[in-house]
Amino acid sequence: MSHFGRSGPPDIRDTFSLLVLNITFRTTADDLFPLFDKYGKVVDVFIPRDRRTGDSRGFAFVRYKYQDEAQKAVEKLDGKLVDGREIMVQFAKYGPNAERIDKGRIVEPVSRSKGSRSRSPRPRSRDDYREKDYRKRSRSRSRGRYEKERHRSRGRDRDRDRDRDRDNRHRSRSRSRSRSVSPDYRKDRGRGKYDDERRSRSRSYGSASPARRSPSPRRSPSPRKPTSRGGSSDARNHKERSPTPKSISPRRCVADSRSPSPRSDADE
DNA sequence: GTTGAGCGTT
Repeated sequence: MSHFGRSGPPDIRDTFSLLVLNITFRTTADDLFPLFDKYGKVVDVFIPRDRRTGDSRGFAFVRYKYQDEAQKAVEKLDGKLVDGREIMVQFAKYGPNAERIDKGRIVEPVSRSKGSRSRSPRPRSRDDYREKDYRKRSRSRSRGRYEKERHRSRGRDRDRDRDRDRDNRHRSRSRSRSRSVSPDYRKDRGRGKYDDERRSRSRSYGSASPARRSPSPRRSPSPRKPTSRGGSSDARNHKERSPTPKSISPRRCVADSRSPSPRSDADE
């Protein structure tokens, strides 16, 4: 019943964008409009939706006509229980075109036809869409801690960072895919997140160890050649390889807890 | 039918 988001951005000349986070996936613009319109003149309410499923992404953008009203709405509606969930209302930090905006107001309006001094048309047409698409799909998997770093470089040289991310996007996607299959082990382990950061950092240093293809080489040292020891069962071989410290000296482990056990070395 | 940190479209 509402024309919000149906015809794109209506008129953003001096509007103040508000970012509404933590909303339910069922909340629509129509539900937010009367709520925000009570505190000011809402010119537009937009909720980004997934293009595949069409579901809401969990946040919305409410554009006010005046800043004071927007501020009022932020103070009043921030933390408001909407549809059984506390919403978070705050001024948008980025404009529709990823431009810097001040207090929700777009500082740099969309002026691509006139006013652009020497702004050559950036060769971004499909790459931008692909990038956004990739972001959206990984949104639902509650994974993307490293994306915070992306914000750091926001405004400086996105093009350069984009290329860098693009290169890492390949394995990142496949990795996220694997995670999507079993997101539980992430919580169970708790280190999966750290592992990712550590890996990314290592990669940032210049791919010092790209040869490491196995995720856990120490877990399976060499089970490929069970006959290496004379055709014996690998079980005995494993026993010799990893002699349990308790079997050899159980009290020593307790007495000398500071001493690094062979298992601790592998675990850490 | 699920999810839950974040920043946007014809």
